[in-house]
Amino acid sequence: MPNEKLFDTHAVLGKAMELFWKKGYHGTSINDLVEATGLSRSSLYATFEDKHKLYVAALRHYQTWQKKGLNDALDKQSTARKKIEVIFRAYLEAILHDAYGKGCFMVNTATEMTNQNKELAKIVGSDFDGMEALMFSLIKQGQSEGNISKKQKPKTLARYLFSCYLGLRLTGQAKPDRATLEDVVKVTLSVLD
Amino acid sequence: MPNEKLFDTHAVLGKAMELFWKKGYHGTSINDLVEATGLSRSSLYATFEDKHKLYVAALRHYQTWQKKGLNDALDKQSTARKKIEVIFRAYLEAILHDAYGKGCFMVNTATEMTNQNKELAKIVGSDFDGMEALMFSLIKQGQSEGNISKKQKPKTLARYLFSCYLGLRLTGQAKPDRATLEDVVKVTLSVLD
DNA sequence: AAAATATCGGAACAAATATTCCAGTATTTC
DNA sequence: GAAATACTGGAATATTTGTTCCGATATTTT
Repeated sequence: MPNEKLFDTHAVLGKAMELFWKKGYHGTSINDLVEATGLSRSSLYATFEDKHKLYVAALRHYQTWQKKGLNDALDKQSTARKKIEVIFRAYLEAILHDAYGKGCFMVNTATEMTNQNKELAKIVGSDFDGMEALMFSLIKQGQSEGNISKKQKPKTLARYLFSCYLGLRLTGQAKPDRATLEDVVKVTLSVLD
Repeated sequence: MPNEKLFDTHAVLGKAMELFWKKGYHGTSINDLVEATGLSRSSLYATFEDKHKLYVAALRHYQTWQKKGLNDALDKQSTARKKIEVIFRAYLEAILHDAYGKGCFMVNTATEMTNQNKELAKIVGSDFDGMEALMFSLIKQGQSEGNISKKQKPKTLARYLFSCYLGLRLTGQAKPDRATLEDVVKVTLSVLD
């Protein structure tokens, strides 16, 4: 057998993710990617085929990475109510540690690409649907556990919470200020009482 | 005096706005702009200097246009509470009539450009601040009119409402579905009770 | 040790990019 | 009606874009 891969595909994908995340699809050139990853053009193309496929791979990388982080955090919580709170609190902390104001890669993709590219629209759509579905099941569970008000239907609350979640992501990019974000989360969750 | 301008600057700005709004800064080429506006390259550059300045002009055009539309709608309302409701309802309707899924030009600029370009960050920031300030004053007024709960401080509520407003804009782009958006607005505003 | 082979790096390419330039045009003022 | 003038259109330019190609590299198997 010939040469093994001399680079770590996983790490390269991480670098590409970071760049696309920070500068967007059209704002990132192959040259940027070559510089950031340390790979040559040909290696990038041999591994990922073209720019669009690399973007998709980077976005998927982001998705699984985020999902894993979230699940780890949720597993530590006992009640559904607490899990919902952690979803918001975890993102709040993430925002405040985002040095470059990159925001959320999924949201960035949604605003830049989804009205132009169906494949990306599908990925973003299913990610968003998955998040709303998670909230739906947590709300149902919380309502039967007695920690969440039954004034609204679970579906209604899930749609609301998810929309607020997206709002938090944008607010965090526009105004990464703890006091502001804490206020937002506090009032958002007060609906569950 | 020589030739008068043969084109309507205002209309050209409208076309440019539409394009940047739909395809973003990096996704829109000068060629696209030439085609859409019907002007030639040189006329575009003579009038707007360069792509970046044209984008800024288009964004400002959007801002004043939106502001005017909103103010007209608000003037028809008697109470502050109703004005707040109209802010949300008007945007809900706007989303459902947005054929191209363009979303909100300010939000798009926020996610694509603000972490790369300070001038645009300033424009978006002041627009967002203005919106939050409007909500703040409406909330204060509503609380003294007795239509809005005094459980939360006006500042807190304003931050919350504005974040929800951004969330609605994103949700609307990702899922332009009336039932979903109605649910979101309903629960969002229930906090005011 | 040598052949085999998949990967690598950088040069090369065509297309698209933002921007500039200049000759022509049309209207206003004298 | 003629000169002046500001604007217009399209060709031209230099740069950057995404992508391809090929000789060189390095390691595994024989």
